Amino acid sequence: MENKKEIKNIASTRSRRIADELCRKIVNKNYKPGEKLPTERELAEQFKTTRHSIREALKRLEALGLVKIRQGSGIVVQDIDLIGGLELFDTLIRDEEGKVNLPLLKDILEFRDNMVRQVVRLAAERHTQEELDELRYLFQKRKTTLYNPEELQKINERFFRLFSQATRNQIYELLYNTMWHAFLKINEMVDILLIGKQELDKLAERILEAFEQQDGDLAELLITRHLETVRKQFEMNLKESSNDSNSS
Amino acid sequence: MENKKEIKNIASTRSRRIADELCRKIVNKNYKPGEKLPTERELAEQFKTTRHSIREALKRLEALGLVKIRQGSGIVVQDIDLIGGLELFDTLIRDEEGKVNLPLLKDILEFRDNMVRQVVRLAAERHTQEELDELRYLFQKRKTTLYNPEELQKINERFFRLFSQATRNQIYELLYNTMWHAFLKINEMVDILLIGKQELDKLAERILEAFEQQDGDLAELLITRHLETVRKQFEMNLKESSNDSNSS
DNA sequence: TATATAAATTGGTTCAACCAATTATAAAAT
DNA sequence: ATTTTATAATTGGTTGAACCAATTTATATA
Repeated sequence: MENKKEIKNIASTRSRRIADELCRKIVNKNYKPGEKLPTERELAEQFKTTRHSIREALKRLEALGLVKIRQGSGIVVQDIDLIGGLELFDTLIRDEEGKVNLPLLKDILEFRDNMVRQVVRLAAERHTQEELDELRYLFQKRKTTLYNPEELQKINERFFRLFSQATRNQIYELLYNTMWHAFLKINEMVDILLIGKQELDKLAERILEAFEQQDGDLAELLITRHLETVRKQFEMNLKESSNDSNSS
Repeated sequence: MENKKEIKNIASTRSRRIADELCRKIVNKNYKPGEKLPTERELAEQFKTTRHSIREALKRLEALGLVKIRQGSGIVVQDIDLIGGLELFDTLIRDEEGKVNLPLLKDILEFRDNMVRQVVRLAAERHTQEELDELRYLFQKRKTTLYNPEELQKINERFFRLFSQATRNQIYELLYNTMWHAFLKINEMVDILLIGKQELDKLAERILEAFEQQDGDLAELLITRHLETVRKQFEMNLKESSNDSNSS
């Protein structure tokens, strides 16, 4: 396995770099919840820049919910445990050196599995005819597309979008998109999207049947089996790769 | 019902307002994915302000993943269907006039229900003794705390945190926090956190039993019942309040 | 036609003030 | 002595102009 991908960590602009650094400090509790950040003027001095760059960085943090800024009062660090949402995923999934956060990865997979089950159930019950047709087409394409990572990734993405769309629930769409994004990020470090291809191909017919009959429970059951095999395979892969990079 | 809460829509600062407006335009596809936004200088003219305010607004959008900014090139709108995540909830839940987005609200409740079921199941299986004790204490406190909204809201929040914490899964914690945040926002417009109090109080004993036996399936079943009654009540409340404010 | 160069465009940064909300302080009233 | 009120200091918000740096576009050259 010679596929350790490159890591672009060159946060290009000043405000990006500053936001990144402050973000880490907040996540790592160097700045604690409830505390105030130094004033903009002080931060500008610390980072040897102007208030504007600081301010732009702070706007980023505010958009993420990490701080609250009030004129005249100051910049208050929010409690990430209380307020932090999934948008911090990008920051948390890797440490400063770019290494994968394995416990978090495991959590993600558990969450993913549960989420996929629900999405598939809802999709099976609510899909349109057009979506079913596309699903059938995609399963077919999957079978014929043997181990071509690029192509499989594209197909996977269409699966993701198709299922989430078929739930007829905007929240699942948004969340599923977030997850897909997360997976791409993870996939830069560990190959995750290509696992369990064969099993899914075998299940395809039966899943399609479940969709045709709009039998959500059956669809959920089928996909659950697939997810179990995927998880097992993935955990095995992890053990292998952890043997490689165990040089702390 | 004299409890129509005040709506603070006075996004206090200029960059906040601008970011809000641009965000809506992107979400509503007034600016389409792949398109470029006007240049900072043009936006500054349109909004009758300086580049600085525009820039601060753009940093917010970039932090949310709505746009990508590249020096010399411009500001490219990202495909929200692909990239947009739950962090857009705050923007989507209300329209420009501050009215609730009812279809989205319904989606949220469906999502919430499924999420709660999973969280309760996991929590029942993985909680610590201390968490069980606090849960028991909280149920007790809930019963004795009659209709005191403020107090009940605090208790509800502790329930939220307790359950999410007991899942032993950081993703559920993060997501649950996001959802709690969302609920508070919704609760500013529609009372949602106080619904179904009695039913839950009745179920308390049995839920605690399920937790004691670490029976996730039973806990999920019990909470599912509760959620159903809550949803029914909530939908009735909605019909009432929609009769009030039907004067467009 | 292809390539190299120059110019225009566009976001990034800096400087220097000043405005407005909040907080801290001091004075005045009770 | 406590509360209230007025004042000053602090802190984020905004403005304007100028310049830097990456990118794109237009132009000249081979």
